[in-house]
Amino acid sequence: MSEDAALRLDEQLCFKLYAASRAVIRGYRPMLESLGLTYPQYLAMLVLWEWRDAPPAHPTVKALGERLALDSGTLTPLLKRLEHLGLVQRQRGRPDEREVHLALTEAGAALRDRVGPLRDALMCRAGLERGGLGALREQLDGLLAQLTGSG
Amino acid sequence: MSEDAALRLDEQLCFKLYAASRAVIRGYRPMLESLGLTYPQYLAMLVLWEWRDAPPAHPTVKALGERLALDSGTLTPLLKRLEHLGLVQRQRGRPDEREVHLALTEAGAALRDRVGPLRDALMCRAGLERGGLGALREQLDGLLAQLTGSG
DNA sequence: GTGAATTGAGTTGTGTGCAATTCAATAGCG
DNA sequence: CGCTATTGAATTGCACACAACTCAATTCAC
Repeated sequence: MSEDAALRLDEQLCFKLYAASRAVIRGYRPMLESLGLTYPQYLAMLVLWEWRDAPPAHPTVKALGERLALDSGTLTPLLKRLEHLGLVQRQRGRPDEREVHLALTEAGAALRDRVGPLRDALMCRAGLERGGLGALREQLDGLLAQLTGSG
Repeated sequence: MSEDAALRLDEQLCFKLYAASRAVIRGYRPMLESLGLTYPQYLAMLVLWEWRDAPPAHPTVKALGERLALDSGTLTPLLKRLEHLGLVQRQRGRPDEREVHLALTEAGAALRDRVGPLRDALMCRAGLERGGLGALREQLDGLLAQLTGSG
């Protein structure tokens, strides 16, 4: 492949990823608006809902940050907004007071039941519910492993 | 698939896309820092470099926005930064003074020569240069078509 | 035990994304 | 021609991302 061709935008996997990611987020927006959440807030809630069933030893900001690959600079204000919405409780850890432990409120736990139907509608609209999407997931897994492992 | 499983974060294609996209951008960062560009600025430059060879009828903010799926709210300040860096010229269109036409400066055009080697290094590090990534690209194409077509 | 290094959140500053709005310029229509 | 609708940028406001930094709490080395 020539140098010029290699630099063409359409050839750039990076741009496709970036564009596809933003397109998916745009697709989620109407559904999330009806829940009063932004997309990163929704991802944080997904993790907290998972943790309701199998909580880690320390459900802290750090643990959430590792799960989402986001740092405290992003998560602290985001979690304060979720707290302000009455969905999440933040509490200083004991005995380690550096940690902030996260827990769902009743409203936060209840919100999960409203997500399923909306998500199905979106997946259906995006044509994602069946077929070759498993392969895409696996390739993204591989890409992530490459980038976080060797990068 | 059960409802709970469907909501598991790992199953969410949306999260994988989001995480992979950010990981790729993180990977590009050191290379782009040496060029003095952010990632969206780099994408804009890619388009302008392409247009140097085959410019559209109107290389305007609108045309760039359609190429990158970004609106003027994002592009106007971004392009002002590129102008301030001396890489891009912005000029009100004639005869239509609503349009803003974009052109590379000499420095902006010259910057392209510094990208190739750096990009190769990154692609290599990410294991992206050959092999099964074409399939990933195609699947992202399909996903984008689904989301922008029917969404 | 005590001082140095580390760790977990939080803060600050810059640069996106994107909805909503504004505004001037142009196009469309009778 | 005059009037309205549309269009292209720009602006505003909010919420991320993320680097760099601060600070208090804890851990480690000796």
